[in-house]
Amino acid sequence: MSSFAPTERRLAVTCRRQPAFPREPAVLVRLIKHIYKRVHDDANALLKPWGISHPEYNILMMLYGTEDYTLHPSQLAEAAGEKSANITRLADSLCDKGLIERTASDEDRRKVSLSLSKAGLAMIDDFMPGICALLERQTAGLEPAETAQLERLLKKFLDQLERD
Amino acid sequence: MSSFAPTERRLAVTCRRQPAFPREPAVLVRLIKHIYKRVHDDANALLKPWGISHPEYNILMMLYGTEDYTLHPSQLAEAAGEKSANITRLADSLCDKGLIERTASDEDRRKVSLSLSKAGLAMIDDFMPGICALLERQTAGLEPAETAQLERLLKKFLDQLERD
DNA sequence: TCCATATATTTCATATATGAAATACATACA
DNA sequence: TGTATGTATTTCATATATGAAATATATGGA
Repeated sequence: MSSFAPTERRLAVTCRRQPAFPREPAVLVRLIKHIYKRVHDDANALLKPWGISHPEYNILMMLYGTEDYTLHPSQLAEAAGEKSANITRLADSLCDKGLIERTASDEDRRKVSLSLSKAGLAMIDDFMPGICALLERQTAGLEPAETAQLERLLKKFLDQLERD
Repeated sequence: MSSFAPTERRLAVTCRRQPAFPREPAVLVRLIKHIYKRVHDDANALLKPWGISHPEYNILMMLYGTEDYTLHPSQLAEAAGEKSANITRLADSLCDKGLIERTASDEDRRKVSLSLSKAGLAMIDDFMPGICALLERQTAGLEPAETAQLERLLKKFLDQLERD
């Protein structure tokens, strides 16, 4: 029996008490929250030996996924889904660890460029096998067709959320 | 064009650079994160006039979904996906606001019971229309069949995550 | 040029969350 | 009974995240 069963029971009680309460949307939101927390905790645990957190990992991977390994803080905020104030703090921490480098832009002097350092690149190569294994394991319960379907539906969900 | 497109491009670059990197699982995880953050922010914004946060709202709703409006901190931690230390803090805050009540259990004196107060119940009735509207709006992009499908797939995903 | 307005980033005070240790009680069983 | 072990909750130090204000630069007219 799934650990989500108690949540279902609570939603049933809530719907009985509040007939207007939309069960389906609420289920989705609660599932998303539970999944996110779990994924976040798993990643933090895996990354602990490297001395970085899941949000820090995300910053590194956003830079890694960019052709020149470089992004501005505002792009990084958008990419990683973090607030800009938080990007500053995360970038400080990653700079201190020597994993990224901060340079001033001369095309627009308001801007700062954050790029992956040699050490950052090396760290990614180092934890990558573990990350790949974790990602595979986390989705091992889904058939390829289901994964594709889930991707499609989540995108549609996100699109709607962003339609203000 | 979806705001998720840049993420897709970054994943493509990452896959080119790390052939073992499993694209599909990574897409899912990034989608989940983006959706969660958005849902969290939306809820916080909506609840601000009532002076409570999204996690506090979740605590109230877990109690509301229980027959006798009462749970122990450990059950609440499980239900709301929060660490127990955080439950103590959230419960403190909700007690201060008079929305829940803390009583000692006499069946097991290690336990504490947290129950919704009259004021907590009244607050739920008060913000409920806004919450219902928000939930409806957030999922307005999905057909009923898609919502059901998404629920099924997310449950399967969560089940796998919890299989250690 | 000067000014108004907009954008990019950081600072700072505050809010929120966590792990690990501490406390208190329960349970099992020698 | 006494003691070992396990469970429930809280405390506390620390880590993490946020909004709002501050700083610096850019841009587009008057």
